[in-house]
Amino acid sequence: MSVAPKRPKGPPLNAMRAFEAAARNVNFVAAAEELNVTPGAISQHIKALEGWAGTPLFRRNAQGVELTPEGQSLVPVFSAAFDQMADAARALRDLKPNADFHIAALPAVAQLWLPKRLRRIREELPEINFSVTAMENPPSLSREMFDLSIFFAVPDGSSNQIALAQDVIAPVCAPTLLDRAHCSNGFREIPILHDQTWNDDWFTWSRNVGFDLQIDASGPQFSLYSLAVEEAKASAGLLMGHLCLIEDALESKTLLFAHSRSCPTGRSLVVSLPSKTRQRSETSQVVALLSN
Amino acid sequence: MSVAPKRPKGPPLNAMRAFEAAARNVNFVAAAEELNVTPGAISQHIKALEGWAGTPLFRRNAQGVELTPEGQSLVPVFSAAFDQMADAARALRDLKPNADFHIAALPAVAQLWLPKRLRRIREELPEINFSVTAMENPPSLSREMFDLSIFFAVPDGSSNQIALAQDVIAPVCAPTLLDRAHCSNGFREIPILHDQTWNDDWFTWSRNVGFDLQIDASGPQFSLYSLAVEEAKASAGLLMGHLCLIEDALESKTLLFAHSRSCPTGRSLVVSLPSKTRQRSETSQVVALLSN
DNA sequence: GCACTAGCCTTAGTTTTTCTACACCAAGAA
DNA sequence: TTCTTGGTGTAGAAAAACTAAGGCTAGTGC
Repeated sequence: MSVAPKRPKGPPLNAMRAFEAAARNVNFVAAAEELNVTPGAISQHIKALEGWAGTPLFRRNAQGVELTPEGQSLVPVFSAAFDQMADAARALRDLKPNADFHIAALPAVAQLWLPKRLRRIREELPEINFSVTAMENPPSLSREMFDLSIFFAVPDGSSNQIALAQDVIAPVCAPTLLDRAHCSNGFREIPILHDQTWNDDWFTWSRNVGFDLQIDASGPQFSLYSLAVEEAKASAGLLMGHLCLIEDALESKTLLFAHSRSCPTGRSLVVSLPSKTRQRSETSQVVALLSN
Repeated sequence: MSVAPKRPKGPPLNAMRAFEAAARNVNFVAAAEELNVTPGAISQHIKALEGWAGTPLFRRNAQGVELTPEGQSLVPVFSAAFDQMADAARALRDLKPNADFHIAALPAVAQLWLPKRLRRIREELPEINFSVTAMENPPSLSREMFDLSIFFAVPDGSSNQIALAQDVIAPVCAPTLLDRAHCSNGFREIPILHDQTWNDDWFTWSRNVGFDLQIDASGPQFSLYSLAVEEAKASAGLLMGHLCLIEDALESKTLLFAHSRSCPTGRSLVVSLPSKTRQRSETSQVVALLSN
């Protein structure tokens, strides 16, 4: 009964957004990353929503969460709603005609590959303002406010992806190290530089090339590939080079091939675009200049 | 240029909601009422959104706001998005099978008309928990979490509305006053009770009946019709009675007709339901018992 | 069998945002 | 003129959201 004095409020929008992301990823940490907050924030949002609904939406296990049937049943309608919201947000942003052109890219790509091309693009299209955001995982271009992303991936053949170059890897090092290796007993005592995000590069290469390399996993670790590249240039050790990212260094002979064999990783440097209807007008020009 | 360190954030969801309501009503006060906040809150949300977009969405005039062309262009996509959100919210709420059945009604209806029927309905359907919210304006049943609303309105003929009774008005007063009027010179010196939300009732009636009543606009004013009814029962003056709301008092002769002529206002007491797909399973039973 | 580690989520407390109350302004109505 | 209506600005209060630190569980090494 009870004549309620207050209007019954709908569920909090931010909690709904958190739930949508968590349900899609089936993982609070991933959702947190996507929304740029800590997992705790997601946890609380979900709890608030569960409290509002009076039903648990996730089952919490030690090794992660899983959706309850109730939670599962909400996924389609929630995803549809936030797709629509993203469209609305995009419409709002596109009111400003010369808003920044937002590019998302892997940190390594943003630092090693993009600057040169961007400089040229800026000369061609000085009226466009670019903004580059580095991140580990490709964002959803339908949901987030990016106009273009550049990541390593296996192209899916859709028309919204353009493969720019195969990802080919080969061991490289500074000239001084190469000399030293020739004089002494090869590369045995030269440290191997590891990049955290591409930890299995050495394994991939050695397997592919058939070279039984006893990988020195204890070598220096770098959280950013560009740091590893700088160290390699400074003769700190052997780097597994992603050729498209170190073109300049190879050309200027700041880095040299330490072995004659290279190997493709199977992935490519891929430019992804939002669906046609959501693309900015400048997109095609930018893409043309990027893939020159 | 600029390698942005932070992910570009989308617009704040709550500000988007505020905008949607404001744009639909073209009125910040109405939007504030709808969202149960003060107009200041709406104003700030809109300002934030305009700041985010970099474009004004409303033109502020002294006597109200109007949408700019940019703002206007957003209305369809925003409305669609929040329709979807409302569906998602409803799906969330409906996970709990025995959630309260929410009824929205005019305060007068909630206090004078509903209690009797609700008592009977509760006897018939004891498993349903009812919650009644009084408000001046009918809520959007697709957007807000109500399952049913009861207001005075001109029925639109849609299948989601059921007209329960015509709204018929006639002057009434307590028996003692009627006696006094008969003894002395009629109703001249008996005060007229006014309800703030139905201020023109007296005008409507006198015009319709052709009775040239010099309306004493200086009579006591009541913000709630039920207060005026109580005062009338206590012999405080003449009340313009909405017959369907004072059935009991008329039957028990606590209030009597002060004039033989009654007049329909053209409106009816109307039950509104959400669209079929959004109705709770209990809805039809409740409606049947309400309209018995 | 017992520590140790690595993921992943939750809790407590703090920071940030959002809301309200109220004063104020401008334009039209009485 | 004064009143009314609708919006804005601000300071303080309330509420929401966030982060940092902690806890739980499963798997791993000894």
